[in-house]
Amino acid sequence: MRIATWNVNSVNARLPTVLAWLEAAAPDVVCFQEIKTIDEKFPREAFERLGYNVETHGQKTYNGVAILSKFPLSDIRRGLPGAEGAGPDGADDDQARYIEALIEAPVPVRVGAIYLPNGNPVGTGKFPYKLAWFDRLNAHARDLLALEEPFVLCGDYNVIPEAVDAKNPADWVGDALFQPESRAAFKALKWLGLSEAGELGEQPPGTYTFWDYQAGAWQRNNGIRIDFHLLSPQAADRFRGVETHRDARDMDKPSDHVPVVIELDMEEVAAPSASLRAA
DNA sequence: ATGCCATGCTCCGCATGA
Repeated sequence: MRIATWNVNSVNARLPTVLAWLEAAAPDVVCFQEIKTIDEKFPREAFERLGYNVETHGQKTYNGVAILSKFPLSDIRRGLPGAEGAGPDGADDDQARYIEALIEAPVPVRVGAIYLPNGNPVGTGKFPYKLAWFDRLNAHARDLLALEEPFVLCGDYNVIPEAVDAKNPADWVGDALFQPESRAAFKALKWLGLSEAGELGEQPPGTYTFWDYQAGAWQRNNGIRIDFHLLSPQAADRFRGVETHRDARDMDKPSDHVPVVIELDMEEVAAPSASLRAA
């Protein structure tokens, strides 16, 4: 089973680009972030024609996430627990940044699509909102881990975990994506017992997933790695590989992010993982 | 220190992004 994550930066502005990639890559499951539309204006028929079931959690203008799957979807959750009073202004959090579904494959896999708050500028309410959202995500991940099932939390985490994840790390000092608090929260999430696909797959340094539209960032390969799959132990046992689709940044009307795809072995009884075989 | 680009809406300027 191949599971993709992609921040598309407006699904309607990007539809031909997104469909072209989907037809070529043909993942079984796709998590979109920044669809930038309400559910009623999500182009679901275009994806259904490609054989996908579609669940969305949209919002006008900003944010918005979706899960597409060639297998049936059930047990849909829209939004993280704990929205009460958790908005950036102290009101309830109504930003559409999380959707979760159970993928009803022969071996079921739960998948969560994440669009973590950017948090800039540091020094405004946006940064504590980011950290509070991270705390809610980590609490939810702890609850999911207690189920002892295969699950994958993937998406745009808006965190540069290590200096190696940026071409020019000095440019990001002071940015919310590279703040010690942001990096510590991401590390704390992993320390709950999740595995990051780029580490399982030993992706080479310089594998980035975002390049700014401005200042020739793509042409200079001035990128950052901020889109991740985090796997529960039961999913990590089935991990077979990860691919970053860098070529998508060269398509017509590209998103500023590229898709990242993992492959899981979905045999009813998983074989030992590659790392265990090597040991 | 700022704009560099791109999106959607209030729509010809603004907010947001990373």
